[in-house]
Amino acid sequence: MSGGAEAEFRGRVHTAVLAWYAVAGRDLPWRHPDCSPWGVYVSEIMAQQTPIARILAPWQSWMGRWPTPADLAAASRGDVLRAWGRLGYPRRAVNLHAAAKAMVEHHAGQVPEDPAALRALPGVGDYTVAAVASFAFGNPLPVLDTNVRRVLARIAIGEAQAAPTPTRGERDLAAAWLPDDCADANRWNVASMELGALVCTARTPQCATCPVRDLCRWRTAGHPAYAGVRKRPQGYAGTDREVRGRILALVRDDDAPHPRADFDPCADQARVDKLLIALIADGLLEHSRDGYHLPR
DNA sequence: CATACGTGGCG
DNA sequence: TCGCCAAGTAT
Repeated sequence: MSGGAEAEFRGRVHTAVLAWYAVAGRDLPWRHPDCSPWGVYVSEIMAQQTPIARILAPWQSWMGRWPTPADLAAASRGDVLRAWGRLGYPRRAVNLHAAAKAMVEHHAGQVPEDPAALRALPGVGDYTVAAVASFAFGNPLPVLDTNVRRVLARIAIGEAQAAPTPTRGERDLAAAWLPDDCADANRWNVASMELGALVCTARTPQCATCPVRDLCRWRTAGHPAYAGVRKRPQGYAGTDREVRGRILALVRDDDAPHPRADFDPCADQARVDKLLIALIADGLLEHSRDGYHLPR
């Protein structure tokens, strides 16, 4: 009863966004009806913290080389890391490899459909569970990525952006905003993400062409500036992350073991020593008598 | 709960 | 130039 008006509002937004997506949604390969759950899974791991444009080519070659979990499971970690290339956060590649092995070992070589089984795979958090469940299996769990969080913050709450990290309130909101119809709910998941990626963007939102420009509470409130806590910028220059990246770039370039001296230009000696140890512990590097190299 | 974790592009 | 941002996860 009290939610009647709100349900009406949601319905109008759903209708507009779903219609927009039908004509404006991108033709991404993992959205094709014949794409396997494994293809969806790989796309979701690659897309974590990474612009979609950057993963298109790597996804294609990855799926050509390792079309099933068993194919990837049979590869060496070094080959997997080399194929990951410069996508960033290479532990995602290590986790993807380990997840493929787990699928072979425990799930008959398939991407598991059960959300709890998905969540148990390395590198799979709340977002990826919902994304794979919804996009690969048609099980409409509420997908709450950075796009949906921003879209809901603006349209439903009237704020310019979401909190630094997902809150309980946002999870409840996302669940409440899922359409009742199963097929619509799955479409809403991808369509609201797409709206955030193409129109309701963080930097310069395209409100003039937005399908819900007359409904959005942020816009109708006059685009008020964000008043909440901002997330601290990450920084990169001079961090361990940068030095790790330089070290990995060296060992990724060729198969030959690298003597310790090769890493001298990366940072001061103590720091390089510390990071080499950390990289080995992370499974991203190996050390043999001949030198340092990607895991074999 | 705050922080570490790669990389590149855009305003 | 440089800060911000990009389909997050693990600790």
